[in-house]
Amino acid sequence: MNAQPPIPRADIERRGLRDLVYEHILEILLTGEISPGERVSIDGLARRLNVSPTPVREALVDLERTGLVVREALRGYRVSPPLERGQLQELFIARETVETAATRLATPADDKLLSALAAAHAEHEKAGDRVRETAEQGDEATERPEEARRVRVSAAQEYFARDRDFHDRILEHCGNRYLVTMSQDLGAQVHRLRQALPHGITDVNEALAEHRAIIEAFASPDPTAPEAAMRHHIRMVAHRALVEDPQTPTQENHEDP
Amino acid sequence: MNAQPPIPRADIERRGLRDLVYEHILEILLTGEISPGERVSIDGLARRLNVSPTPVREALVDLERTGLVVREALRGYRVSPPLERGQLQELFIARETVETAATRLATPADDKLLSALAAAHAEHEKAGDRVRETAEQGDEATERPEEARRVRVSAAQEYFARDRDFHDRILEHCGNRYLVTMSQDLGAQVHRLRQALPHGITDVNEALAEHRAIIEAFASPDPTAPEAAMRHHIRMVAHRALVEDPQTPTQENHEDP
DNA sequence: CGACGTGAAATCCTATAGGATCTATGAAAT
DNA sequence: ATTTCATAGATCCTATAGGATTTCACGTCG
Repeated sequence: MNAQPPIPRADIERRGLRDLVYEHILEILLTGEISPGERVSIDGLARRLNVSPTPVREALVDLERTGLVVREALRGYRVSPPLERGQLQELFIARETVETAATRLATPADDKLLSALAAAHAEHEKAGDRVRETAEQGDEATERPEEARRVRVSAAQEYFARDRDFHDRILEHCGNRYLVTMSQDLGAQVHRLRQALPHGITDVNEALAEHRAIIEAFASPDPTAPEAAMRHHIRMVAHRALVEDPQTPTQENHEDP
Repeated sequence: MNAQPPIPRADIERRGLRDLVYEHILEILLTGEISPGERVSIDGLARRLNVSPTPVREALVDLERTGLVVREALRGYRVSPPLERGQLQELFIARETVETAATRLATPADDKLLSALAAAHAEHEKAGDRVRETAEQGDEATERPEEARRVRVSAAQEYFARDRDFHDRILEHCGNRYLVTMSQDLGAQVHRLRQALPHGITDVNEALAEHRAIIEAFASPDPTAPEAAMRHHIRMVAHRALVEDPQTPTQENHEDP
């Protein structure tokens, strides 16, 4: 019996072409290159990525389940239309349901969760600073408006990613893989919501303060505090998102008097 | 502006081959024809269904997301292994989270929900009667054990379907499509759990009584009663499922002394 | 007797081709 | 001018073929 490593051949980089194509299409969708409602051509993507339609097809089946694209039999895929106001409200209720449950299950927080939250929050604050900087740049003289917009979008994406990381830390420590999956599934919808935001991020201070309150709640001895803090946070996010958009500014093309 | 019908061309029967293949494979998986852990050959299914591998591939990508099959890159698909005890507990917690939230949102119940629940419960009771009958048949002299087993499995499937219908009625009336989707996603996992049950259904009376309590709670003026009744129901189901199986009785073929 | 290497069969994976369906453009008729 | 119809192009959908990888059986060696 030699001391051969007990299958250290971890399944590193053991992915098929389908997964690479999936990530690539996801990138295309998240950058908003294709407008909502527009067609997502299978053959077109295959040509663009220099692959055959088969893996593209598989990736799209997967993406359909995330809600980013919709399929109509024999008519192909389309980028999902923007969320309507009603869907928005339902989405926030669903998030509140899942995340408060996860927060409750993660209570009381162990040291690992506390430190992970602190680290994630620090990154989130840094991203928030950059958002504020780029927003100021946008307000003052814009020599190169295109470049300014690009860097602002980049800062916003970073900010959202760090925001999500913060929530994911709690999910990871709730000990329930099904809640984690549900939260991830909702994540794609949340992204659609953010992509529909016409104006920049205006609630950096509020969001960071609410996250800080969640951390403090986890540190407090009250076992009901974290869940309450999370519920308050998500409700405030919903409130801010719903009051700013009087109605989802989609094309108002359906009027029947 | 004429009064052209607002697209009444209902999309009836507008499915591709992929959907048919999906349903057929689902049927195969739900009947338990392939044992957990066993391989699900793409080419084999294609030959069996007289189709090409491409639609089979798409259907399997879809099924992978439901959790009924698992994929390993370059190694194909397998039927998901049976749920471990830990997964079971997590699954029930997730169900409790989603279904209690849906119940709360469906409160107060309108007349349509009440009548729908009553109808669904009546069907559930009939299915329960059949389960009891077939169970008695199974206990007494079995001339044709094969046929007896088949009819008993059939009764159990009907019972579970009607059970699920009851819960789905509440989901439909909660007004949140994301909670509905989540509940459906969990449904496949629940099925895996039931398939792993070696013994028959032993809690028909308890389950029906708890469902009746939910109906009565919806009829009562107390707005917190339905949610509490649903929570109690799911926790009792979890309790009964977890005490009967000391450990998931999978084939004990892995022993390394 | 067990471990290891080799070969063939099976399987997965990707690419290409052709039939079926949908979309769009343009001409003809009312 | 508007509607209708027909044709052409594009796209989706399915089938088939071949390369790459895995799996399994068999024979060999320690």
